[in-house]
Amino acid sequence: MARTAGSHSDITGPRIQQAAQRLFARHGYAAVSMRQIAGEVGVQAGALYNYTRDKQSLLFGLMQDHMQELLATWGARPQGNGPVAALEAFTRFHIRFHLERPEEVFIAYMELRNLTPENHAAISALRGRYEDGLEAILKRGVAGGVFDVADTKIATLAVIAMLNGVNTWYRAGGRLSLDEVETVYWDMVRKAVAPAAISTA
Amino acid sequence: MARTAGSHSDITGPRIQQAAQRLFARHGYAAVSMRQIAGEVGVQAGALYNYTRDKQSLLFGLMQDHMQELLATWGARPQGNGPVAALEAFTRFHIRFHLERPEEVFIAYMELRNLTPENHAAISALRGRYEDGLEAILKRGVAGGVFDVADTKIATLAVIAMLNGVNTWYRAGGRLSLDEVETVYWDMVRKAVAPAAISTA
DNA sequence: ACGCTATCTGAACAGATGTTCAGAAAAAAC
DNA sequence: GTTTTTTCTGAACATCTGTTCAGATAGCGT
Repeated sequence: MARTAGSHSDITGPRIQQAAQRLFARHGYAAVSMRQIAGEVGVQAGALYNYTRDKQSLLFGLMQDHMQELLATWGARPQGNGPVAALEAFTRFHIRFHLERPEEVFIAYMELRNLTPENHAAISALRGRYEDGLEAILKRGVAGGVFDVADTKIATLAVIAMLNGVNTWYRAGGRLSLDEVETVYWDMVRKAVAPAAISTA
Repeated sequence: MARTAGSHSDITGPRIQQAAQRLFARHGYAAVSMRQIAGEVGVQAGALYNYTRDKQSLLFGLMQDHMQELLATWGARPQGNGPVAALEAFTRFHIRFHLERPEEVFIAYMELRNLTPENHAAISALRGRYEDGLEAILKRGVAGGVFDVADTKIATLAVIAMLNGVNTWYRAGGRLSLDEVETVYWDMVRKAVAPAAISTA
C-alpha cells in the first residue's frame, strides 16, 4: 500500500494539528506518542513527518500560533478611552479569548518546560509582550490616579493569574453565562487595582 | 553485587521521594523515568520498588503528602478574629506556605492529569476541603457586610488563582522580601472582595 | 492515456520504558 | 560467630519511543 484514497495535505495537515492539540491538552506532551496522534488522524506515524519536522516542532507550532493569534486579536481591538475602560476591555477580552480555546491555553501554560531553550525563549517573549500590554494600562492608570497598586509588574501578573483561573472551572452551559462571568471578574479586578477609598461603582 | 555498604531504608526512602519530587517538578511526571530517579539516588531502578508499589504511587504519595500537610498546617493556625482578619491570615499563610515549597506546589497543580481516576478524586477532595476553608471565610464576610462578591465560589477560586501566581515569578533574594510580597497581595485581595465604596485601608 | 508529483505505508532502527525476580551481600539479631 | 533479615544488583521481560526511508499508489496536469 502507499498513498491512500482521498488523501490531501490540506486536510491531513490541519487534522494532525487538531489531534496533537487535543491529545497534548488531555494527556500532556510527554505522555503522547506520535503513533497516538497518527492513530487519531487515521494515518501511520511516518506520515506525520510530511507535516512536521519533529515532535518538538509540532508542540512549538501550536504554542506559537496561539500566542500570535492572542497578540493579533488583542492588537486589533478597540482600546477603550482611558485606563479604566482599557482595563475593562482587557479583562473581558482575556476571559472570552481564553474560554473560547481552553486546549490552546492549557498547552501554552503547561508545556513550556517541554520546549527547547530557543523555543522557550520565543514563546516567553510573546507572552511578555502580552503582559506588557496590560502593565501599560495599569501604569497609565496609576499615573492618572485612577488605579493604586504597589507594583505594576506584580499587579499585572496577579490579574492575569486570577483571570486564567476561570479556565479551571468554567464549563459552557453552566450556572453563569459568559457575560456574567466577565462581569464578576471585572468587578474583582476593578476593585483590586482601585485606589483605597474611591471606587468607580 | 547485592546489598551495598551503608544502605539503609531510613536513608534511601526519603532520598527517593526527594529525587522524584525534584525531577517531576523539573521535567514532568511523564518525562521522568524510574531509571533517572534511581540514578539521582545512586541506586539501580529495581531498588525503587522496595519503597513504592509503582511509579503512579510515587506521584500520588508526593501529592497526598503535600495536600495533607497543607490542610494540617492551615488547620493548626490561629484563625483570626472576624472575616477580614481571617482572610488576611489566609492570604499570608497561603503565600508563605506555597513559596516555601515550590516543587510540591508545581507538582500538585501540573500533574493532576497523570493520576489514575481514583487518585485524582482523592487529591481533588483534599483540594476541595482547602478551598472550602477560604469560601467559609468569604461567606461569613459577605453575611457580615464586610465583603461584597457576586459569587463566593468564584471569588474563592479567583483569590486562590491570583495567590498561586506568585509562584511563577517569586525568587528568594529578589527585589521584594517575603513580607512585602504578602502585603502587596493582601492589599489586592482585600480590595477585590471589599464592598464597593468602603475600604478598610 | 501517460507521466509526474504528492501522499502515505510498512518495516526497520537503536534505544528507552516500567516492572519483576533470583540471588548476593551487608546489617542486625541472637 | 552464626543465623536471619534487610537492602540492593543485574539481568531479563515485553513493549513502546521518535524518526527514517524505499517503495507503492492516488491524484493531477498535460
